[in-house]
Amino acid sequence: MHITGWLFDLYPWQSRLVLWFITPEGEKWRVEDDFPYRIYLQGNPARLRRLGQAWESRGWVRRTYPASRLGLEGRELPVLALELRGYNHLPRLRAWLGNQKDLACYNCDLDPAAYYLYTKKVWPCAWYDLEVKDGRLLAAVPREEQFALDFSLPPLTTLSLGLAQDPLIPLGAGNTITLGWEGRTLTLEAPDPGSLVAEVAHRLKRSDPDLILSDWGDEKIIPLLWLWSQRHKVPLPLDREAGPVSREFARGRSYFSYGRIVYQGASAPCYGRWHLDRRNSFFFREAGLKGLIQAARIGQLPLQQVARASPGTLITSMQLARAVADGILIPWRKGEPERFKTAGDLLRIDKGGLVFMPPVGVHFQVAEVDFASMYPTIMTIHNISPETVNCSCCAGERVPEADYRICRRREGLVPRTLRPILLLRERLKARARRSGPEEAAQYGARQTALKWMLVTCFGYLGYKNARFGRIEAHEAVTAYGRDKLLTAKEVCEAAGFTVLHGLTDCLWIKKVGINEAELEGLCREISAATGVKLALEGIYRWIVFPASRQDPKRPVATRYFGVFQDGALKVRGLACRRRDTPPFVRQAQEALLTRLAAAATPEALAALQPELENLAADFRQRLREGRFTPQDLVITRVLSQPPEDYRVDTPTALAARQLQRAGLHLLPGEKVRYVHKEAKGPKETRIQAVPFAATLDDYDTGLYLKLLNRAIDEVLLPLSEYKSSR
DNA sequence: TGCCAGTAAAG
DNA sequence: CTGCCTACTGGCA
Repeated sequence: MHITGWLFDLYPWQSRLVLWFITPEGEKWRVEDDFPYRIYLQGNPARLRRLGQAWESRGWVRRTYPASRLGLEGRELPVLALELRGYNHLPRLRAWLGNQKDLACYNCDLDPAAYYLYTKKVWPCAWYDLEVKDGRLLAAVPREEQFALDFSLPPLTTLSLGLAQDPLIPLGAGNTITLGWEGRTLTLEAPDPGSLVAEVAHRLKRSDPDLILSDWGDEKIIPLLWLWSQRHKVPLPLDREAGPVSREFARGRSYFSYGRIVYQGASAPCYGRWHLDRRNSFFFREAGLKGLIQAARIGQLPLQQVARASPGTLITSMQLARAVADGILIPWRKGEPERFKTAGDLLRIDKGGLVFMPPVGVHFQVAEVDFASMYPTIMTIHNISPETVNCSCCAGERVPEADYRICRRREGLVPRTLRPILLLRERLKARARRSGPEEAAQYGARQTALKWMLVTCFGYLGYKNARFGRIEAHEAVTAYGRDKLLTAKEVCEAAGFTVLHGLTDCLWIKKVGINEAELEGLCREISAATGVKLALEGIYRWIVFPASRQDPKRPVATRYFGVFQDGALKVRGLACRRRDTPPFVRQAQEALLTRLAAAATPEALAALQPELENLAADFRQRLREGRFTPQDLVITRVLSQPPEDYRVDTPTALAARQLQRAGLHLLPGEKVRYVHKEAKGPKETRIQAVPFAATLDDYDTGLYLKLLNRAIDEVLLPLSEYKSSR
């Protein structure tokens, strides 16, 4: 039977893969496909033969055969292929293989669903011509391009799921569930856990939604509902899969990424249905459902996995897909943590992006020009990949200021992976510019999803334990980057511009009579000279580079604010950009900046001063009169370590311990929210953690005044100094 | 005053 | 998919 279907969900089920398709009319199809998981081993032939026989006799594999596959460097390797019987043996086999020496293992730690997608060269969230017989998938032929600029969705029905109160208040102990469908919302008021489950179950059965879109579903709602459903024997139809589904709920994990700790909550996916928790999804937060779908298509991972994945997982998945499609063996990444870098390593490696320090103060006639996707473009045009650095096949291209060569003969895995992403992102950005606001937002969300994958790809090159990482490749990229920014600076100066500031891939340049036409020409010239597209970000009416607070004569690299000719503000590094700034301080600073954006000339800027002072005074007044609510005063910080490890009683540590005493155990990377109270007693009494801060008699006016003044000064001080210097 | 622990930004 | 660098603050010796 032939049908047209959109690949919605897939997962391993016993010894087969289950795929769910949705037709244009909204019909759901569940089909199974036979997919033997194939691993490859390399080693002594006699030993491999014995091993194959042993595994066959134990019933772990259904077939073994000698084969020849490519290594990452492009050489043919003789290997033994083993086709596993089902997926349940995988953890045991991995444990066994982990103990073997003199045995190279390939393709043994892939996710079965992802491995299926890579091998069959198909991807989720796309339309296929299907041939189906007796519930089995015989063929799936894509009806579209994987990297298509436009894609369509089948009709999807949604049920929203949330909490009525703060997520730290447990369900059944002061908190309850909200449901939303077809524009209606309902707050459940069940008398006991069993009836609460029954009410959710009733709605699920009635709506049979394709998508459960939740807030806090992954860690707070689904695990508890599932537990209650089992305990009180009330069925909860979370899945479309008819068989018995086993669920295990653990806590999430904390891990480091780019020098900061991140918490990823545990996941509660459904089978044959999507459950997306927007509070536990990086991609949803950054790029919405459209971005998630875009990421699932090119990352070739089931959408529910993408929702909980980091950009690193996505870019790695793309590299794995590329490798499988190209017939390249995938080395096993065993979980050894990276060794700490020695001091010598640090000296050698830690030359990142180039920085030119700006002159402190207010500036006019300034433009900003940015290299587009600089590092990923460098990797692509200079063919930088772990296996192309210091290759043995050719003399290669010399890397500037570094003693490395890059292969000229074979294109690396990383450039092959990045090229189509870069191309699609450019096309999405161009299309967004030519679309109306609604469409532009959709294209924008999709290009944002790609941006994060590109950024992370560079980061991963520098991580020794990344599957396709190599520190020399990372250094080569930054070396080319510095070279290109330097070239850009020289071309600007030759054209009579003064370079005020430079930061990795951006330059702020100044010239009397600055104009767009000349800048466009300049950008074209630099793009041609460097091979990376340099684009005009905009001409500023004015821009401020504030002084360091520690030394008022010294500039800082990463703080500035200004207004473009079209009136748009650009603010970086100020209090309002920090996540630990209380909302009322953010509002105050943003109000000042918004007012400033109106000033087009140096005279107008100076004239605004009194009005801004009044605005600031008004906020101070409101604070002193106690007119802000606890929500306005909440400070949000990320827990950097387990609460008991803090050596200093910072507000973060105190708040976390307060929560701990209430039975709420936070892990590193999770957010802590608190308010400073007006209290004279011991430290612990001076802060109040959310959600226990809803009612508050008094707050620490002095402390908040200090924060407010700091944010006001950040904006007003540079201006008053400018005014007095005129 | 200097030092340490802790926290966060921009690219 | 497991530790950029730099600026800054608050507390303590």
